[in-house]
Parts: sequence; C-alpha cells; structure tokens
Amino acid sequence: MTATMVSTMENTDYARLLEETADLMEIAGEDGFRIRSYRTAAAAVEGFLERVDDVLKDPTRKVTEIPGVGKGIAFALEEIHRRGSFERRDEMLEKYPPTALELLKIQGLGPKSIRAILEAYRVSTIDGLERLCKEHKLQLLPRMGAKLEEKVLRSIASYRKRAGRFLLDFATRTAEELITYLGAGEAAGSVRRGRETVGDLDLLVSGGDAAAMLDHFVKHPRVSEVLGHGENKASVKIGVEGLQVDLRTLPSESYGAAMQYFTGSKNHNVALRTRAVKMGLTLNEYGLYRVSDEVCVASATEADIYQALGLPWIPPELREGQGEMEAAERGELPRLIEGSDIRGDLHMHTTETDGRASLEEMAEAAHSRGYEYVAITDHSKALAMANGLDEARVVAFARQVRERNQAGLPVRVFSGLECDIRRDGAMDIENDALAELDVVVASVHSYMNMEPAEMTDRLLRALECPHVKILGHPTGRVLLHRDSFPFDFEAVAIAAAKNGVAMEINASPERLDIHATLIRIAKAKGCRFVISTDAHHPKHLGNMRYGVLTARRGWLEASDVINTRGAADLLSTLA
DNA sequence: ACCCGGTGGGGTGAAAGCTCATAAGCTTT
Repeated sequence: MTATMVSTMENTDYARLLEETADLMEIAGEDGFRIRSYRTAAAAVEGFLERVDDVLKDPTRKVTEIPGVGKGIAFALEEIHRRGSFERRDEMLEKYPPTALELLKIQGLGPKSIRAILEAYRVSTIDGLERLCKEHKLQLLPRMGAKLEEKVLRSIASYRKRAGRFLLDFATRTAEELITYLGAGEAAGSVRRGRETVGDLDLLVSGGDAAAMLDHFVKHPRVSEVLGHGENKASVKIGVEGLQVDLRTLPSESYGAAMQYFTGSKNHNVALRTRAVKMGLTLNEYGLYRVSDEVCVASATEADIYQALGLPWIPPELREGQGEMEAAERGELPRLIEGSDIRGDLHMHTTETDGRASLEEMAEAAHSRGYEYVAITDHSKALAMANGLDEARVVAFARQVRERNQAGLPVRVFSGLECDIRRDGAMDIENDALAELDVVVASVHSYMNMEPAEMTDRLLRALECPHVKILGHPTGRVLLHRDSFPFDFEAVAIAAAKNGVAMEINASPERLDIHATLIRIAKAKGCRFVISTDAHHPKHLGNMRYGVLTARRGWLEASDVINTRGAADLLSTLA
C-alpha cells in the first residue's frame, strides 16, 4: 500500500480490516473469544469519536485508551497505519483468499461450511460455489444436502441482484466528503431523492475552473480507479467498495437544468418533458426552450424551470412519477416534514441489552441534538442473545427511569421497551409489566418465513395489545441483505390506524423500514407515524436524517409524525 | 485478545428455533 493511503485511513477503514480478519479467523475455526475481541475492537474503533490516525500520530496518546483495544490490537492498528495491513491479517489471507469473505454473505453458509468447501474443493468464489451446487458436489460434503444446494443457489441469485448497490448513508457520506474536498458541488441523482440504495453518485458543480476542479477530483485519496477524465466530466471508483462517482462541471447558466435532469427520476423527467411539449416547449439537461424559436426560457435554477412549466418547485424526494406532477398542478403538494420538526427519538438501545452506551450517554447525545425527549427501548427476553429484559427487569427499569428523571437528566427520558412479538402474536412481556412503561414498541425478530396469512394474523394480534404504541420496523427488511417478510400490509395498516398504533419509520440506514410506498398506503388508511433511529450508539442518533428523507418520500407532513410533538402532547397522544 | 486485578490466571454478552440432516450449523440484534 502507498503512503497516501496511510494518511487517509478513517476509523471505518481500521474497523473494516479488523472485522474482516475476524471473519477469516472464524473460517479458520480459531478461538471464539479471540475473534470476539477483534469484533469488539472493530466496533470500538468505529464508534470512537476522534480519529484513530490522530491518536496514533500523537506521541502523548495511546490507542489503548479506546476500551476494547489492548496491546495486541494497538500493535495491529499501528501496523495498519504504517502499511495498510497487519501481520495476522496477512497470515489469514495467505491461508484463505479474500474472496472467501464474499462467501460469508451467502445466506445459508456460515464459517464452518465455507471452511469445509475450501478444504474439499479449493473453491473460494461465488462463481465456483455456484458451479459446485449445479454439479451437486456440495451435497457430497458432510451435513450438506440437496436442499442446501438449492438454498445456496437462491442466495447467490439474490446476492447478485443487489451487488453494485450501496446504502444511502454510505453514498451520502461519500458525497459530503467529496464536496468538502472540492470546496463546491452538490449531489444529484438518487442520493438527492433520498432513495434507500443507490447505484452510483452524481455530483454537479458550476462556475470556477472546471479543468482544475476535475484534476483535483481524480486525485482524491480515496479514488481507487479513474474511469474517465474529460473536459466537463470525470468518473472514478471510490475505495475498496467501488462506488462510482461522476463529477460534472457546468456553466452556471444551465446549472438548474442539469440539476433537474440528473436528479431524475426517469419517470419524473418523462412526465415533465411531456408537459413541456404540450406547452410548446422542450426540456433537456441544458435548459427549457421554446420550440418555435429555440429561445431559452429557463435554465439557471430548478425553480425557474418548474415555474416556466406552470408548476411550483417539486422537492426531489417526491420526484418518482407517483402523482407529484398532478399534485403540483393542483397546488396540493404536501408541506413535507423537515429534520428540524423532530423533537425526540422513541427507539434506542443501551448497554442494558445490545446498545453500546448508557442511558445517560444517549440522553446527553439527544440533548446535544436539541431534542426534548427520548425513549429508551431495550429488547425483551425473547431476544436472549441480546440479553433482553424479563418482566422483573422491565418493572425495575421503569421505576429507575422515573427516579432518574426526578434527579435530572439532559432530556426527558421515557421508559420504553422494544417488545418481541412472539410467533403467535402475543407480547413477549406480560401486560402488568408493560403497563409500567411510557412507550412500547412491538417488533418481529424471529420466524420471518411464516406464511403471509399467518404473519398477518400474528401482527394483527400484536396490534390488539393495549400497551403497544408503535409497530417497530414493520416489514423486517434489511437492505441489500433480506427482503421484507410477506404479509397483508393494508390489513395491518387499517388495524394500526384503528388502534392508534403508530407505524415506525425505522431510520437505521440498513432498514429504512417502512419504505415510501408503504408509508403512502398507511397514510391513506389513516395511520400516524413515528420516525426513530433504533440507535445502538450515540452517533446513530444522527441517522434521523435518513428517516426524515424516507418520510418525505412517503409524502408525510410534520402533523403525520408523532415525534414532532412536544413531550406532554406526545404522552397524551400515546395514552 | 481484552479486562480485571493482581503477578498467575480466570472469565469473557445472555438462547432458541429452524433446517437439514441425524449432530451440527445457521439465523436472529
């Protein structure tokens, strides 16, 4: 690795190297506690508020001050800083090629199976694995059979389908990093529209010295490949992840037209151009022109273009060709919710279960975001792996929260619980204990492959529990990883509306659940909503922005979302 | 490998259920 790489290691890069080493050690069948140490350290490094680079460079500091980083991992971090890798990782990569890590992403195969496949067939790629399945060689190995071969083939198909897409937060952070680096620019495309996953990143910049801007762009330290570099545009791949980023430089007089064009969506642009044609105009990425004399009518700003087409400016989140044009025509665009409308966060975890920080730390982080309140909603006992709360701990927790609020906390803290919905739709915690809490989020975490009708009944029963106030991540999807479990969403939305249970818009970038289309369906059925981060670390509270984007994509206004209300109002709403 | 607490060593998140196969691996946050 080059010296330039060393100077640009982010905490996430250190964490990724530790994490992938842990994965390889798992395939190698090494000691579980040692593997966990690597994973703990990776999480600690990722969550560390300062840059590891800065600590390493400072002779008065030691990385061992990061809890979970001891002598061994401190040594590894220094080595990564110096040369981009460390000895243990190199050893592992000699035994198992890096493509083996990709195999871990195939559902149904874990480290043990992968090790068996590697040792029996020396196969370490997805293509090779596919071949083994098709030739029925996987079932020759112990504890593997025909069913597994089919499952693996299905997993490979869905893995390929999502390959090359990236989570919105990764794309957004990359965009912001590049814009800061360039000192100018704006993201267009699906990032600007707030889509939950994106294929590539379009950056636009106007004015200034275009050639110098593009030269500077392709030299960014995280650029791993330059795909093209012309007069007005450069394309690069960023990092090991390989996100493609296009930077276009534009004259300021056509900036609005380009922004409109590159923001899309395709469906929205088709509708907009159709409208232009009907008005004797033609719209392209350079501007809006009269057909008769080719005179440019608008081009400098998006608002100019929409206005010339007789429309108010349409927020990017609505530009999906889903009725926004008609609503704009009628002057009925929603007044979309904004980040500043949010006054609290009603779903988060602490070290009591699988979170990484204390109640006080979460409350402090909420305070510094300007919130009035939070609800601490740790897991219930069905999630044993996360050390979920039983009835006694729930009751004790509720009492403790009342006392701590009295004693003074940075923000008002509501006692809550993310209560598992059991297979039969019953709550995982008895009603008496639930009654002690301010807010109960009910979530499905298990048995996600039930028949749709059975799953619907399960959710409907959960919504009948009088203590349930919020349906958490209602569809269970994990982006680029797992599809929603199937059920009758409309029936559930109707029941939620009837029982006054808010639909959660889970702002975690891995979920963004429920998605925009379902939000609109639920709103039509009379549901109200809550936007929550499901934070497991203080910094996750910052994911609220993605939840707000998703709500905006679902046409929601502040009044649709209960955590835009003040604490007292919210409590009476919940009661 | 880390942490604690004490110079040698022990403990380390915490099940439960499913699938596929017949004891073990994988998934769930």
